[in-house]
Amino acid sequence: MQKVTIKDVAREAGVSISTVSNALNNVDVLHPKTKAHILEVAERLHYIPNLNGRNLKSKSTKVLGLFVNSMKGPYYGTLVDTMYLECEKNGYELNVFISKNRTDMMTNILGRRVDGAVILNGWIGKEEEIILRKEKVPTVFLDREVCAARISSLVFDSYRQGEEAGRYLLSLGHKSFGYIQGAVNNYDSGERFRGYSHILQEAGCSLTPENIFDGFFDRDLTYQATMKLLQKERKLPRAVFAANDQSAIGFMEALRECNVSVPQEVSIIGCDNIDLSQWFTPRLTTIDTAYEKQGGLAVKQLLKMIREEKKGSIQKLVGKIIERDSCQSI
Amino acid sequence: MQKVTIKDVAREAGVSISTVSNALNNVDVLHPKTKAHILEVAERLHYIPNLNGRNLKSKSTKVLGLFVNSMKGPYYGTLVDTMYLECEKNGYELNVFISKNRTDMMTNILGRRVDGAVILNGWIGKEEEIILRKEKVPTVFLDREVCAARISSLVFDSYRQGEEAGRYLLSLGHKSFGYIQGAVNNYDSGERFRGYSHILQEAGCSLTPENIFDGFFDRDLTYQATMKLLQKERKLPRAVFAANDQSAIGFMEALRECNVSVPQEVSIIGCDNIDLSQWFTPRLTTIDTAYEKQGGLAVKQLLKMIREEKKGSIQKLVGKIIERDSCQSI
DNA sequence: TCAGAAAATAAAAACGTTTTTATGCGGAGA
DNA sequence: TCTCCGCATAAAAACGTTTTTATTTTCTGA
Repeated sequence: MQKVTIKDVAREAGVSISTVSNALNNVDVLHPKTKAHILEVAERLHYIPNLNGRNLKSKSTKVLGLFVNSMKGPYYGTLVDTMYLECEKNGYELNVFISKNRTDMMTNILGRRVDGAVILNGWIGKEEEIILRKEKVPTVFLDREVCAARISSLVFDSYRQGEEAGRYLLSLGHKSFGYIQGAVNNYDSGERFRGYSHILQEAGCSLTPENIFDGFFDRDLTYQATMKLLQKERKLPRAVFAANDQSAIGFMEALRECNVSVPQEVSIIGCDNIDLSQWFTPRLTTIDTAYEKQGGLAVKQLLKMIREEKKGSIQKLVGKIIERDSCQSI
Repeated sequence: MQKVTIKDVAREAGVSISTVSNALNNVDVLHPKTKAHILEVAERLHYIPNLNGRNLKSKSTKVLGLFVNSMKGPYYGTLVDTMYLECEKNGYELNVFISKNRTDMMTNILGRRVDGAVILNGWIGKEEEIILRKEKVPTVFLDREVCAARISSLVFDSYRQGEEAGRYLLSLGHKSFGYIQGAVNNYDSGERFRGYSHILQEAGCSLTPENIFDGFFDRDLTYQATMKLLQKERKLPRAVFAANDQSAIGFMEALRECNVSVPQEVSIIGCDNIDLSQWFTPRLTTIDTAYEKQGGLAVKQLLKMIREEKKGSIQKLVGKIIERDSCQSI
């Protein structure tokens, strides 16, 4: 598996290694003729530089990394695509690294020597955060609020989304409420819950623990959990806020299966405004989180920290309610 | 940005660099006490190896690469996720590289020194294929049929899918046909077309050039193109096969907008069976391509070529028709 | 024609690892 | 007591680049 290296090019072209390197990297110190010749030889030999060698020596890799633990769901494709667009505009590459455990992820973040990292689903805890800070890797978190030197966050204003959902349901005259939460300990799910219950409380309504359901952000899991629930003949709340659209839809599927009609018997509002939400029947009322803006903004913020250095920031994306057919006034 | 290197660990632990390396890589030649001590020091210093350095020296990187030019659409998330699962099972990592042009992509495929490559949307031409072959990088193509040493393909049997679609529409008694093609020169779109028109021809029906529409695999683009078409008051064929579901849905949206009813006036069958297809109204009749199997199979094949070496193969995934509400007999 | 400067190229060091080869040391056998 | 072996560790080479420093060549002007 002997690949052609810069040495081979040098030998073939009859020049030194450093001359080849200069020719390849457009350092304009070479005689144009020499440069052209080298380029021709490199082309002819199908020379492709070993990026490991290159990155080992030079400090900037011109690569931005997205670090996630999964790509499941309709959300990631958009994120990656919008990130890529912004990277391309600025002469950076985008690599996506998937790791299910923290050690692997840290090894990738730090070991790959990317110029900057966007961390989404990272299982990164306090301890890793400290390392990141110490190693000075510019980082944008998409799943938590942190602000430090070279560390920023770009999150949904989930608290506010929760409030909006609550206000909306209240405005329809509802009195009994439920919440379908996302993955345990998930930042967004928690914030949405806090905002939601805060508004309800303010209005003198409450959200009892037995009306908080587990959805794990997943359609199937929500469906199953809801089915189980309905078999117990539990009385459902009249208005439900789901931590994301996937859950809302799984919930509705289960209700339909059990002949509970939406929105007549139960109103449901989701969050994200995914593609499917407008096609499902009934069309899902939801909160548009503007998630298709997130990728581009994250990269912009990262580049800012890379170039102009230093200070991080916390940006929040505000969403807005999209009224469709899954909610009804009482 | 001075990171902690193996040298630092060595100094701190009072041993040589090679000893540290051995400790870290579980080469059982060290005194257990020494090893434990080194591990403790490495942990304490938050040592994380520079993967560029490592990969430069050792020939296997234990990384598989997925190379695409975009992640847009509902398809990629599933692909990545299923690939990842299979990688994990086998102790490999999965990195995703996105590049919009062939040179960049080749640089990544060859320059990153991945142990194997899955190429999906790669703009890889004949010339690059030759380089790949020469450089002996185990490769699985998802978008074309190639078979050579260390090069395999895992494609949808798009020709057969086209045939199936044609047969199905014929069985409903249709006589006039249309096709919405995907991206230009796309392998799958072309094959579907070939199979489709072959069956139609066999039945004595034809597919006239003006009934071949451009959809680019994209919902919006298909929608726009169809709207433009309808404004010209063109007579539409009664039965249409779309190269993918996205296109079929864009097509239906345009028809709805113009009060052409599906399936009464126009029957449409898609391809892929994406999530949305069962929620759109009317529910889309389509071909289930079993695409959620592709990722796992691709990785399996790659590992086979990496381990047992040599011969490639061409595997085809057969699909099956999912009858729903967008087609009607005449 | 030749010194000296400028231009072009070459040599060498460095990046952080792994791997191969070398060294030091304690103990077994004579 | 000395040799030899095996164990534990250290030193050195190598991977393929870029970058810094050194050398050679060419040009200028008196």
